[in-house]
Amino acid sequence: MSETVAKGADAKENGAKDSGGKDDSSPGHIRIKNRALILTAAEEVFATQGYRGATTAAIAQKAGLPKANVHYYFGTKEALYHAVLEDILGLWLGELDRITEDSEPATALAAYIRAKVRHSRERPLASKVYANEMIRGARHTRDFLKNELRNLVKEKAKVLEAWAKAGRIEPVEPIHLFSVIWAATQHYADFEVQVGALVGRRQLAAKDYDEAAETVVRLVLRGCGLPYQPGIGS
Amino acid sequence: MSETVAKGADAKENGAKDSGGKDDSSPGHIRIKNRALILTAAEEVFATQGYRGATTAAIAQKAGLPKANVHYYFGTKEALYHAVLEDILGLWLGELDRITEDSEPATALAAYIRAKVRHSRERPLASKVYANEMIRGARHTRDFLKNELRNLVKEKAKVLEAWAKAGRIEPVEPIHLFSVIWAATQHYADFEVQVGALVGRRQLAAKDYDEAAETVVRLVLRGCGLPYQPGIGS
DNA sequence: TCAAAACCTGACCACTTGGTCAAATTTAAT
DNA sequence: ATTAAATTTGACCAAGTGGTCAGGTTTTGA
Repeated sequence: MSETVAKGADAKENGAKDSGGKDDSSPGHIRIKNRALILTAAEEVFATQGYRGATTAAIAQKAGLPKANVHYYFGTKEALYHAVLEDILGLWLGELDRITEDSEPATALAAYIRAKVRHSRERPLASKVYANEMIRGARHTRDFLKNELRNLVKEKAKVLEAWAKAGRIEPVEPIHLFSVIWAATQHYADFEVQVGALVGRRQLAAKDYDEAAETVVRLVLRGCGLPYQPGIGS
Repeated sequence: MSETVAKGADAKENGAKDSGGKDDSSPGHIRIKNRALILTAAEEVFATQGYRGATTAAIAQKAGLPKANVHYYFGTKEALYHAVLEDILGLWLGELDRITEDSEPATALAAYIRAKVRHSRERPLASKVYANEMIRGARHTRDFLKNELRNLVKEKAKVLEAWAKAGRIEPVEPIHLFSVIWAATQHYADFEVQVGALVGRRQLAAKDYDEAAETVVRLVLRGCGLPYQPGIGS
C-alpha cells in the first residue's frame, strides 16, 4: 500500500502452483521459486495460526529463508496475506462451471459436490485460510464477495430457476442451496479435527471423504426432488 | 494451569448469562458481574480477532475495566480463552436432547435444525469462537471432542439406527448427517458476511434465517426419506 | 467498629513482532 | 569482462504484548 513496499515486487506475475520443472536459468526464476516457497509456507501458517498468529518469522522459517527475504518479496505481512487469499479465491470460482443449463441437474450437482469434497481433502489449508477470513469479517475480501462471487451465484441461480421452470428440479432458494453445499463440503476441511474425533481417527481416511460426499449428494439431490443413487456424478 | 493464575479465581461459580437482577449486595456479586463482563467482551474479541489477535487490553477496554483487572480475575489470556470456550461448549450439547428414540423423526430433526439456526442468529460470536478453535486444531478442546461430543453422537447414532430399524427413516450415516446439519446451520453465523454479500444485505434479516432453516430442514428430511412440508418442527 | 478478605489499578518489565536498512553477493545483459 | 539490477541477510528498532506487583480502596463478616 505505501511506497516503501518491496523494492521490486511487481511485474512478471508468478503463476504460483507449478514449478514448471525445466528452467533454472531463465530470468526471474529465483523470484518465481521464492515467491512460491513463501506463499506455500504462508498458507500453512495463516491457516493454522490465524492472521495475527502468523508471524513473518514463522513463515520465513517454514519457507527456509531469512525473514528479511519474505519482506523483500512481499513487503508487508498484509500484502503477503492478500497474495495468499488471491491464490485461494481463484480456486473458489473454478469448479462451478459444471452447473450449466443444459447439463443434467442430478449429475452436475453431484459432480460439483464431489469436486468440493475432493478439494477439502486436497487443499484443507486453503479452505481454512478462507474460513478464517470470513469469520473475521472478510475485511480483505469484501469486493470479491460483493462482485465476483455474488455475480457468479446470480448466474447459477438462473440455471437453477431454468431447471425448475422446465420441471427438471423442484424450485429451491439458490443462495441457500449453495450455502449448504459449501458449508457441508468445506466442513470436512475446516472442522477436520472434529470429524476426526467423531470417527475415532486422528486423520480422516479416504472412506470418510467418500461417505461424506455420498451423504451430501444424497441430501442435496433429494432436497431438489431428484432421485439419488450411490455414486451418481462420480 | 500453573499456580500463578488468578489470586482468588475459584469457588462460587459464576453462572455467567443472567445478571439476576436483584442482589447488588450479596457477597461475590462483584466477582460475578465482572467475570460476566469480561467473558462477554472476550467472546467478542476472540471471535472477531482470533486467539492471537485478541489482546487482553482490547478485552479489558470492551469490558470497561483496566487490563490488570482482567488478569486479576482470569490470570492468563489462555485461562480466559478456556473459560470462554467452556461457556460455549455448554450450549453445544444442550439442544440435542430433542433427538430421542420415541420422538417423531421428522419433527425432532426439524426442531433441532431450527434451534441450531436460531442459535446461529442469536449467538454468532460463540459459533465463531468455536469455529476458530476447530480450524486451529482444537488444541484446547481435544478432550471435549473425544469424550463428551463423541459419546453424545454415539448415543444419538443409536437413536437414528433405531429409527431406521423401525422403518421410520431411511438408514443414514449418523456422523455425516450431524456434520452436515452442524456445518449448514453454523455457516449462517461463521460465514455471515458471505451470505450477507450474496443476499445483498449487510446484515442477515429474519427472513434469511427462516429461509435458511427451511432449506436445511427440507434437505435433511428428504435425505432421510421423510416427507417435508414448510414449517414442520417450528 | 474493625480487621481480614476481596478488589482495584497505574506503573512497570521482559519479550515478541513487523518492518527497515546498509552492506554484501549473485545474476543478467551488453 | 563489466556493470547495472536483482537478491540476500544480519543487525537493528519502535511499537506492542502478556503478565506482574505494590500499595491502595472497598466489601464483608463478626
